[in-house]
Parts: sequence; structure tokens; C-alpha cells
Amino acid sequence: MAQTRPGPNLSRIATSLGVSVATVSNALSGKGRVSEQLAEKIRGHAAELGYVPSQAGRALRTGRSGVLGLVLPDIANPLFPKLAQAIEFAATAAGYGVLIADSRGDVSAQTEAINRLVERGVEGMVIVPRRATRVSAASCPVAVIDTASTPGNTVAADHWQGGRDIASHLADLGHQRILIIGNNPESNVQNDRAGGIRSGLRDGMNATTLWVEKLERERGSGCSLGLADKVREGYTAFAALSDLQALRALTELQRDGVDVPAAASVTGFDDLIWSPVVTPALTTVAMDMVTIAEIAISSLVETIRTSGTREGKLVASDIDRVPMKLIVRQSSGPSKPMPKTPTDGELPK
Amino acid sequence: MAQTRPGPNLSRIATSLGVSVATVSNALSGKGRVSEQLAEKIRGHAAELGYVPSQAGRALRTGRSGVLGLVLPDIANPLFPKLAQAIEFAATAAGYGVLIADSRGDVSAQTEAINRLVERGVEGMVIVPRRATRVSAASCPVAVIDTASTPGNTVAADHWQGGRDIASHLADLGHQRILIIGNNPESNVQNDRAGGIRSGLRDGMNATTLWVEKLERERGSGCSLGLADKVREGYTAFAALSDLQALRALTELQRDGVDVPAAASVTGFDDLIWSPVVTPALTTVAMDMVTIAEIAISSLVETIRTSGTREGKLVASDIDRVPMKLIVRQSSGPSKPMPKTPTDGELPK
DNA sequence: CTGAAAGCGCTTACAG
DNA sequence: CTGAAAGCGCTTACAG
Repeated sequence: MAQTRPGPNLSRIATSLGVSVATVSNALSGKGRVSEQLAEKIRGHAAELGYVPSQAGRALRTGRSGVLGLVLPDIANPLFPKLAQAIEFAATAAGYGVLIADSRGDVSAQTEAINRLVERGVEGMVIVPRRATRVSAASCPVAVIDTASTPGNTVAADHWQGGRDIASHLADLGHQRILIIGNNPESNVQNDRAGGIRSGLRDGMNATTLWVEKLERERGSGCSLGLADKVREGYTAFAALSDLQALRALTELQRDGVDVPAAASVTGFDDLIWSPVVTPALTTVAMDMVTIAEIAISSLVETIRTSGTREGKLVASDIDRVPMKLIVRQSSGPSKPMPKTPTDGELPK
Repeated sequence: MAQTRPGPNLSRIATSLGVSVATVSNALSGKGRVSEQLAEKIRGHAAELGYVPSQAGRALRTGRSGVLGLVLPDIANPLFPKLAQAIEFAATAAGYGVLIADSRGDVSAQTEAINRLVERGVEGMVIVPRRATRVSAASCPVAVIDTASTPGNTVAADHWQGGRDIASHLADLGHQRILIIGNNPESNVQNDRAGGIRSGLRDGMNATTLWVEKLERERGSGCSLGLADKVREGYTAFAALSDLQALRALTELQRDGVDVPAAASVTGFDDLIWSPVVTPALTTVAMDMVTIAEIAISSLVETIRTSGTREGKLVASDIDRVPMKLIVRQSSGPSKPMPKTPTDGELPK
């Protein structure tokens, strides 16, 4: 005996209306030619019965599950909320559901997560790879977000340009000596951001980079970054490569009595949730998650439509670089020059 | 003509091995009695062909999709990463996939999100309701996380006890005047936490509550909370009802030259990602997301197993209260007494 | 121990 | 415009 769902199905609607299931199906999907009168009657009756089409039946028949996968790395990554939200929104708009898989742990955990999704029949997946991971080709279309390491199927924020925007901003405020604060020198993202900052420095400016992970290996985790000393050495701007580092810098400076932003500016990246909440609020550069998600999902959907599922096809012809947006929340600096665009502190391009 | 998937199916394996699909199915699932020898051969061949069972076929036949839904509220809620991770982990362990749905927007958006999940055939769902929302019964088993408003199917952290732990901690440090900093007085969670703090005060201690949202309506968003004034009035402890408020309090105090924790202590709730990173690190109270997720998923799975899907059955016999855990990171206070448990600053119960 | 057959709910050519 | 029928891939009694 086969298992049955409690809800009504096409057959029940058909029987109770004295028509065929084909006609009910056509009426509900609007595809076949059904007289408007009958279609209306069928739709009404279906709604009355609380008919919910069976995804399983539809998927089996059409070969399309209507579901995409989202593979995420890093325990409790603070970017996760915005990203997942944007992906879910874009996928829903395209008529897809989103199955999540957490690839915490090592690369093998990532592979397992990918396999679980394939087993659940996803038609494609968005992968945010673990640091320095090459995504092993899954047996379905894949879009990769945020790492430049696998050219040809990647959409990423333009971290380099974001770095340049930070540099311009700090230059306009009159800063000369900049301390770049990063976490891990192996991270492509962080290197892009740092490179962007350096490339955007103007004459007379210079920057040094402090890698927190390295410092913590030497001095122990949670150690002081010695930023107050840096202020005494003449640094006036602290450009962190993520808001989390920026927050650490800001609180350490404040704890040690440095007036931010009057005596030193602190900037970050990513516009995480606390950036506007702290005092003073953080100047930062935000990824356009909505656009990134739209590109990832639309190229995935495109690939699915044209080549079918389970082909391991990679998506997008080249790396898509989505511009980052500077959000100025601290606009004073050591020399407090008149802003060139006096109205809102926005930078001229 | 019906759509086909590219991958091999049971029939292909059966044909190429000269056996029946039933036998292949039995061998792969280990259910029917198949000779170990043949079973081994079938498994080997299946692996060789890269056979991935069709969820659609299985779901249609068994009436079970193997998927649960997770409905989340609030744009970019910082608790989301930990929660989603814990839910995904518990669901995976129970053999389920997790489909996410974001109920951002109003209550109707939440209803829509729930409906989308039902349409995708989830067997049950975990809902984190929007503030002050009653979950309208979906047509499948539901477990609710973190609101006390719908008794009978809820698992929640013991916010009240968490509040008491904060109060004990502050009492032990010798604080007398405590400012509770909350966001929204309508929130059940925040009220539980605040109530817990008040109930844990000892003789000679007193507390006042500051609601940030209300203050911002009067003075504009991002306004100063005037905490330095509070210090002058004699407040020495600032007990925020979430780490986000704690962070705001900490940075404002430090900006205004108040030495934390020497002159004032700041505590939060939730152990969000930045809590250990700021200087000084935040003392906070953490939800046990792993346990909460396990309870939610296991009661969901139990309900599904015993009563089948699509019955709108509610889960768990009463509100499950999962203990919160105090994490002490600031252990000095105005009078810096000797801790009663000298080794680790943990509180005696 | 193994196989033939039914049927889950749906969609889609095709016939009428 | 409407219906009869096939078949997507699987699992499960049942027969041999």
C-alpha cells in the first residue's frame, strides 16, 4: 500500500467536479486550453478544498525540484544574515526554494555538505567557499560567491575598489599615516582590500599593515594591538579590513583614552549590524549583497534553463565584480578640511 | 514525453546487472532480504555509476519529503548565524534538509513564508516568530523558538534565569545602582530578561530601566544615551538586554571618558560574535542554541513520526526552558571584592 | 532469496 | 475545449 498525504490532490478535485485530472491540471497551471468558465470553477473548488500541489509529484514528472542549495562556511559568519537573506529573496523571486548547508569544519565537510544538497535534488547551488578552497565540481550548476580563486564562475564584491574608496576618504580627511588592520594574510578578500587601500594612497601618505592573527600567535589571543602606541608614532587613521577588526580597534583606542574620531579615524568593511550603533559610528564600505545575490541566482537559473540539471556546469563567463559602497559615518580627521562636497560628506569621484 | 534526469536510476542499475529494480532497491536500502553477495555487487555497481537516489521518486512514494522549514524574522538578526547553524546541524543529524524562509516585513509576510514552505512539502517547521506574533497554525507540525506567547509548542532560553545570573554577578562585584538598557518594552524576551535581573537584586541594590527606542523617538535615532551622566548620578553597572545595546553602551561610556570596567561594568545578553573581541570584552549570558535546536528538531521529528505530516499539530507539551550560561569577561567592579569562588569567577548557585 | 506489479501525484503529448 | 493514458523513480506488500 502506498503512503498518502492528508491533503486533497488533483484526482480528488477532478472526481468531485466530474472532470479529468488533466483538465484540472491545465486549469490550475493555465497552460492547456480550458474554457475560462470551467477554469474558474476548478480554481474556486481547489481553493475551497485548500489544495496544495505536491512538489514531489511535480518534481518527479518534470525532473525539476524547484530548489537551490546555499553552502556557507565559517562558524557564525556575521555576513551570513545579509547574504542568506539576499539569496533567499532572489531565489524566491525566481520561484526557487533554498536549502541551506553549513560547511563548518574542513574542506571535507564542505564536500559532504555539497553532496547532501545534491542528494536532496537541488537544481543548482550557491557556494561561499571556505578560505582558500577550490570548489570541487558538484554534479549540478554552481555559482561561487566572494573568492577570486576559481575564475570563471564567481561573483564577488569589488574589494579592491572598496579599498580605494577608503583610501580616498582618508586622504580627503587629511590623514597621512595609515595603519591597515587585517586578520589573516592568506585571505584573498583581505589582500584585495589592503591592496586597494595602498593603491589609493596619495602623495605623502603611507600605510603599514598589522595582521592580528599573527600578533595573537605571538602574544596570545585577545592581546592588545598596541594601537595607542601607534597613535604616538604618528598614525592617525586605522583602516581595518573588516568591521569586526574595526570594532576591536575602536574599543581599544577608546579604552586607552584616544579620542575617536578627533585624534584618530577608524574605518571598516562590510557594514555589519553594529557599525552604525557604536559611538562613534564606523565609516565602512558595504557589499551590495542584493546585487551579488541577484547575479548569482540569475546566472544559476539561466544555466539550469539552458543546460539542464546535473551537468556540473559552471556559471558566468568571468568574475563579476560588484561595486562596494562607501558609507561615511565619521567625517572628521586630524586636519578637518572643508569637505569638497559640503552638503553630505560624500566623496567626489 | 516525460522529462528525465541525467543520472542513473534504479532501473538502469537493475538492467545492467540483470536483476530487478526491487532487488536493487532492497539491496541499497538494506531492507528486504537480499543475499549479502548480491547486495555487495549491487552497492558496488551503484557507487561506480555514481547513483544518487531521486528524492522526488522517494518522496512521492513514501509521502515524506525529508525536508523541514526554518522561518526567521527580523532583517539580518545577529542571532541568525548561530541559530541557523544549530538547526541545520540537528536536522542533518536527524536525516532532514532545511529550507529557509525569511519573514521580513509584517505578519502577512510571515504567513506567506510559511505557505511557501508548505507548498514545498516540508514535513514540519521551526518558526522564530516576529515580535508579538501568534503563529497561525500551519498545515504541518510546528515548533516555535523563543517567544512565550504561544504556550504549548515553544522552546525558549530561560531569559529570566539569565537575568538573575546577571544580577548575581553584578551583586558579587559589589554594584548597587544598576541601569538596565533595553530596546523595546513590548518584547517578551527583553521583559523576561529585565524581570530576571530585578528579581535577582539583593538588599541595597536598585535598578532603573532605560528603553532606547523610546529615547530615540524623543531625541532622534543614534542619539546619546547620556550614560556618562548616569555614572555621575551613581550608577556603576549597565546591564543591557542584548549585546548590541551593550556595545552601544560600552562605546558611549568609553568615548565619554568613563573607564570600563574600573568605573563602570557593562554586561549584555546573547554572546554575539563581537562580545569577546571588544576591549574590554563583554560579560554576557549565552543561549544554548545547540540544545534549543535539538529540542525543537527532536520534538518536530517525534510529532512527524507519530502523527504524520499536514496535521497542523503543535509540538512539545509545554514551554521548554533551556538554561542560559553566564560568561564572565569583566570581573572587576567598584569594590572589587574577593570572588566567592576564587578560581574562575563562576558564580555559586 | 528474488521478481512482477501496483501506485504515490503530477504533466504532457495526443486523440477526440 | 476536454479526456484517456503514459510515465517520471521509487518502495512495498505479495507471490514465487
